[in-house]
Amino acid sequence: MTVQPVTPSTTKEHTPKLSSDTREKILKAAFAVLSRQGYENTSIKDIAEEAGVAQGLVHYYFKSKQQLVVAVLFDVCKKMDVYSAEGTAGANAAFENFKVLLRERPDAHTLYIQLIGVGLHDKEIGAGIRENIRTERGRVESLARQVLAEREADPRSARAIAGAVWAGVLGIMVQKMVDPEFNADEAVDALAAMSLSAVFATNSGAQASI
Amino acid sequence: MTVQPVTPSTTKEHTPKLSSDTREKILKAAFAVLSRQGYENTSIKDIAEEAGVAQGLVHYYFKSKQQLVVAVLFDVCKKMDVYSAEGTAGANAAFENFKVLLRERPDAHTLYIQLIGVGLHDKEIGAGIRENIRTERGRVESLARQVLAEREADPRSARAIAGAVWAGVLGIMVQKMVDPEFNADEAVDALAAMSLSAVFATNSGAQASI
DNA sequence: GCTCTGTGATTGAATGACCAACCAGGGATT
DNA sequence: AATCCCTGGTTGGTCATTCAATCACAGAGC
Repeated sequence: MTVQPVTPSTTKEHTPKLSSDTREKILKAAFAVLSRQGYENTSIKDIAEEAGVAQGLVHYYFKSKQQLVVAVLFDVCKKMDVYSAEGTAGANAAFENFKVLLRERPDAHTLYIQLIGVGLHDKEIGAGIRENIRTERGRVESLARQVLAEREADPRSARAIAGAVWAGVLGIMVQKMVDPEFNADEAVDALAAMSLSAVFATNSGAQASI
Repeated sequence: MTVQPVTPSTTKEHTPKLSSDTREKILKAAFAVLSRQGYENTSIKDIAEEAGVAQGLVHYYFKSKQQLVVAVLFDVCKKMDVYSAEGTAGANAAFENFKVLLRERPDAHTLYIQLIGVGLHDKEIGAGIRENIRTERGRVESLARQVLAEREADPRSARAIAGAVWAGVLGIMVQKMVDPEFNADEAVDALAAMSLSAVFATNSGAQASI
């Protein structure tokens, strides 16, 4: 997953010239504390302690708590990249990568879901999340388009399919994080099968319901 | 959607015998404020003001903020019921109802998604959300089983399909709330088409990927 | 080599605001 | 008079943010 900085030019994060590994240290600490304790239970003090620096320093590198969280979000998204190849093979590979990610990065997913909720009422975080979700759906759409092309099917349904498939990914993430007993692997397999059979069957749009 | 009270017997919410419309008034106010401002920007004082009662009264009816929120969640879930019929017709009807809900109850969905995030680090709220998600997935599974039976397909894949379909519902909800421009209707239609074609095509489990 | 001086990095305390929960009591109804 | 409903202020604490004051260090002038 990837997200662009919301406003790369206007949002000056007081980037200091030298010794920017302190900034990195604070970012890592923020990620750790946020994913462990949750957004509303995390104070700047907690993050500073985890990073082993003074409280004031956090605000020296990040103008506000929100900007710090947005920077963390930007980091988290990078940890969740899933795409490695193109076409049908790429789609299947992405599903497999997603299964691995679900097992190995629950911390990133926990924080991600958390920030989706927070972003609904926080402008800055919301903008980051929205941008990320659009980007991700776009990638799925691109893959879907390739798969449809391979099968010589109508490419117009790619956008709708991408919406549904990316929704499935998000929803599996949610269910897995909320409920440890949820069988995510079988759900991902089902989603893969569903999406690929739909891509196969559809050649006149996706209004098959009712 | 429905959820059971977490611990119906132990969790005494100081339920007063009479004049319980005040309780209802507080619940409604809490829902309004929570969905408008978000969980971490909502104080008991805000809720009391919205309800037109004194701060102390909120704690008279609800032992803690968490218990109030759980009660609101319980209410929200009732507002999101989607199932009206059985079998394939019931599945299609549920998808249609969901589309209507997406249009008409964004407040409930906003709060629901918000609480999913909060529930990841709050025991009480998390238990409510988990219970709800399991119940919902169970209903989808029941529908899937009926559809599979109608088509004389292997019913063993019902659970996996339900996981993926319910994931799609959750994910569409998320995308719609995060991004007002998201075309939820076409995504729901695609999800419906995908799930029904998968149900049709599958008769030996759901390991079609790779 | 040594001091002086400027600058960015860092500290920890102070500020002002807010909040959940508690409590002491007032008024009504039975 | 006892129980229930309700009030509004208090308490003890936390929070994000600000700020004055150090620190490390590097280059300039001597």
